[in-house]
Amino acid sequence: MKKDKFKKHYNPQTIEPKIYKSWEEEGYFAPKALKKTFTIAMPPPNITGSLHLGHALNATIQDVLIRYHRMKGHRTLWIPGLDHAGIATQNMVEKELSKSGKTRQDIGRAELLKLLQTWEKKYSARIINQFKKIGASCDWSRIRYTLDEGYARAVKKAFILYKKKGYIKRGQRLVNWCPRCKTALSDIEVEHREEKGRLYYLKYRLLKKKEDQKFEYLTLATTRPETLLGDSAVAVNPDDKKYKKYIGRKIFVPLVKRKVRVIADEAIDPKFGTGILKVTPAHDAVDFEIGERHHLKKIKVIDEEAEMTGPIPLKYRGLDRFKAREGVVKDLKQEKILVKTEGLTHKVPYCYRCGQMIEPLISKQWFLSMKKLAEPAIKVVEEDKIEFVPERYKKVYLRWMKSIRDWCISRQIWWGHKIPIKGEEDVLDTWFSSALWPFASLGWPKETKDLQTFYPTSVLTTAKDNIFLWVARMIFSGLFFMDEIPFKVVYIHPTILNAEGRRMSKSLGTGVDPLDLIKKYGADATRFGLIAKAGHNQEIRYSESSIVAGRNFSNKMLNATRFILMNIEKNKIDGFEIDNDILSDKKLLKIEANKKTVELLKKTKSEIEKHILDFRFNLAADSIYEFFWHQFCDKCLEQNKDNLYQGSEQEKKKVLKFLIVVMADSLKLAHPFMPFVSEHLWGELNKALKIKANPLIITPWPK
RNA sequence: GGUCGCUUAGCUUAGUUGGUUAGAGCGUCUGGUUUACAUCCAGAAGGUCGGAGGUUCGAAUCCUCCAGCGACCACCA
Repeated sequence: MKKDKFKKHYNPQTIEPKIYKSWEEEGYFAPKALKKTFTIAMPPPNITGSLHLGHALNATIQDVLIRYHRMKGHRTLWIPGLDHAGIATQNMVEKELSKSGKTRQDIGRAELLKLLQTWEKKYSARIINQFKKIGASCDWSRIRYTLDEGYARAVKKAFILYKKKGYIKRGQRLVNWCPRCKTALSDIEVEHREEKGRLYYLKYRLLKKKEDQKFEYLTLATTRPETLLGDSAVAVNPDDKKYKKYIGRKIFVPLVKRKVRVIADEAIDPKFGTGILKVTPAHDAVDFEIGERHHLKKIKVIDEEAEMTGPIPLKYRGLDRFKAREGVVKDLKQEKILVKTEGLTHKVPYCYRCGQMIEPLISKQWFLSMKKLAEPAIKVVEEDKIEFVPERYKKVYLRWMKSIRDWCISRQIWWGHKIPIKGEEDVLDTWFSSALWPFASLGWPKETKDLQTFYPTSVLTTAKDNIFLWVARMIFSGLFFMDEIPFKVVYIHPTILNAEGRRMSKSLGTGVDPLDLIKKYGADATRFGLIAKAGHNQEIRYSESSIVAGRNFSNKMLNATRFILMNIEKNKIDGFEIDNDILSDKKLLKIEANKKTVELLKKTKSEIEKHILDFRFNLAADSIYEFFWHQFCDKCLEQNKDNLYQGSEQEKKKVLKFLIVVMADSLKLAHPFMPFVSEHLWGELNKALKIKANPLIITPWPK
């Protein structure tokens, strides 16, 4: 053997790209077999940037499933895709734009869309390249984008069908408004952060009754004193004895000198603050509901820019909401209305995309009525027609689905699907289009052959962040439009944290680029290192040593093959068809190590299959690692060396054939996890035996 | 306020229905290798399985309580 041709260290950098190219060119990623289908619609990554380790893990998981089923002879399809990711992408482009001091309003819609399309091209290409580098065997001929032409048809159709059946309604309701993105958001797009705030105790004066001698006051507490400018009632709990006598009385809202009523509502917690609530229906969700119950005026005092507006003293008008608070507090102090303040910890809503504080306000938006749509989506999960893995997420899903509220689906941004109503300028929530993914990616609303063949899909694997935003919505959408579940299993993979146990963050510089790892250790090593940690756990602490172990394992496989190849050269056994009959040869099995190896090989095969089907990839990876390294290499190869060196010609050949067969099966078992090195070594092995064999990717899984 | 998860060797962790000396990788230590691999081999040290009770012939595993960490949900004004 020529040393320069087959070095003792595996070199993924040169081998991996060649192998990927050959797989792709030969069309092995497209579904071929006729037996039972296995389908995964890849969670389409946002085109906001490049893929991170979480994506790499998810891609590996899917690829393991896909490669396993392909080798099992199933008609296997993995549809790749990309998501235009509405607000997220627009924000990235706006951020770029802001470097030249401009806003989207400065350049206008058409110009911003141009920038977005440039962005889209750049990052789509980058993401696709990353998937290829990691070895993803998805069918690129079927790639879909949530903003492509066919997809736009699907979104339009979906909107119209919902509307026709009365599920979509337009209305003035209280929504979560992001003053930076200048759009409404759905409830789950709001992030609540715990913060230290201040509770202001304010003394409101009651209108005097004729018989009264003195003025009477009610003291209430608020964290947002500036909103009192929009107060239209003061509320107490109907059972609160302290305040019962005030119900129905009129009271002055300070600074605006507005006369409002003291009302009684169950929503008031007598134990919070003083047990009295100032009601601002236009700027608070609870207050809005109280307002609806008591037919209160909704007085808008904060506008879409988060500046003060409406029927308020001139001095506040146009002030930013935080500045307005300062002003209001100062004036309240002066008028001796502010009794006291105290600190408190509470949760403040922020935009999940840009981090700006949300301003609840009333706005005309489109809503999808959820109650009825949720019913079948609850049923299919309760009846285990859709299974969550790990099972604990079933409860998480059901709890949310059972308390679901209407979904605000319109957005006042420019990047996305336009609402298909004449004269309507708004776009749809990006998740409205993602919700259609499992069937729209297969061609819906057209009745395509793919749709007939591959829907419902088999497995959806995603991060737990997406359970409500995406998974839940795919389930009710699939049931509504297809009258069929979108997938049978939802696997929620663990979240990758950094070594300190914190979330990896690009902005904090704690992210790891999978491409760097692939460059340094190879795709197989990266895949193995990641997946060896993924089971039913909820998080993974990332450590490079796991990837190093993967690298060493690749190398181990290479060297074991190298050893076998050297002996094939020495003992001419050209044309030996790899045949598992040798595993039951009685004479060979007299050697303890061989007997054990055959036993463990059988056990390993069944364990790996079981673990893959149970989504315990860590255990599957352990199994192949343990068997191959510590049984086959450390025991079996070592103990057969004597026979290979000293045995008779016939004995040598027999032993060698035995080793070849175990090696070949090991490569097959390793292939879903480490596709490149296994494919490469499979090729070398067959070449040395002068056998024309199919590539490993389409070789049947060992029996 | 509620729900869920985690806590096992110096570090990262496996341990799926309770059952022989609790496994592994990294690190450490000792020894080895002229012909597959030092990205290696043989071996060693290192764990009262977060704490306290309980169930059981038997508990890392089941139950109760407690502590620390983390995630999520909720109309904490």
